[in-house]
Amino acid sequence: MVSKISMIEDKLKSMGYKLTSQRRLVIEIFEESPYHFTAQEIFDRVKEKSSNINFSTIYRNLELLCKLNIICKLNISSGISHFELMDTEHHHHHLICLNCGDMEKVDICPYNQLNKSKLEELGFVPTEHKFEIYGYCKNCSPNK
Amino acid sequence: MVSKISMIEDKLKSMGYKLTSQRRLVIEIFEESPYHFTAQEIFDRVKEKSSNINFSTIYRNLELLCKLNIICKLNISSGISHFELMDTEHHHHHLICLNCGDMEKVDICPYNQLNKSKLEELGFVPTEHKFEIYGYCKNCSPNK
DNA sequence: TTATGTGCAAAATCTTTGCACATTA
DNA sequence: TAATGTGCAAAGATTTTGCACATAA
Repeated sequence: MVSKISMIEDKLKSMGYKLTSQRRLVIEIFEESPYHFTAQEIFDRVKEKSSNINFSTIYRNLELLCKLNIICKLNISSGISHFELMDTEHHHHHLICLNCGDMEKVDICPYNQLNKSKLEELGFVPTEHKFEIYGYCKNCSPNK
Repeated sequence: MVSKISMIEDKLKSMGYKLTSQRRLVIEIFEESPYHFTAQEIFDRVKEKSSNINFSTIYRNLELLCKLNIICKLNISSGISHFELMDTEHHHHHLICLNCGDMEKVDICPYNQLNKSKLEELGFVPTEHKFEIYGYCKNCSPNK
């Protein structure tokens, strides 16, 4: 019945979490697209698949997937949380258009070149980072 | 009566905005501390000064100050907006502790060293950026 | 069977808005 | 006085939670 058991589903199972149809639907949406979604967008996409799901189920599953480092939460100016697949192979950040709100992935990252001496000095142990560039995308650029 | 008219207040005046007591209280809080505040924290601090203020007034003023680039909005994982004085002299970013939630300012910035060719390629015109390092602060570090 | 997950409804949080009244310039 | 700002109350939006029922393993 299930043609493709994804690595994510295997991971959940192996950690003792159940594979419900709702949970599978949420995971499918992330797997189908390398993009990021709000809880609302996930809700809508599940509906499109003519399946039903409850908002609390979505939030509870997003929380679980975040906790397991399968997805991560992006916090952008709008105040609405966006979630996207944790992509350990293609580390990236985002360009965010101040006009149209579009968020484009870019595979640039300043972290490795960063001088970490300040962190050591402060006794701060880094585990992750976020880098966002705000501005105007190709379509919204004023000098276009 | 007003002993120190700040540059911010001058700026507002010169742009045709009125200097109300509520607005002055909000600005004072930012001027008194190089730290960041939530709307709630600003509300509490104004109350401490035994002055009254309404939440909508706070939000409306924060919006205005953001628009005028006097303060800026920080978006962190919690989902609550934090605001801090725009500090053009001391550009900085934040270290955010995943345990206690503390946000520490650091004067490191990877932006200038960043190779911008990718942005040009994409036709993206950058205007600002955010860089946050998550991890564990000195007090919460596991290897302490 | 039993631990885990879901749906539902309600609440909690944070933020925004309309409108009448108040205040600054 | 005229434009701008505030308070109030209500609504919006997003997210969380308690509890009974449902389901995967």
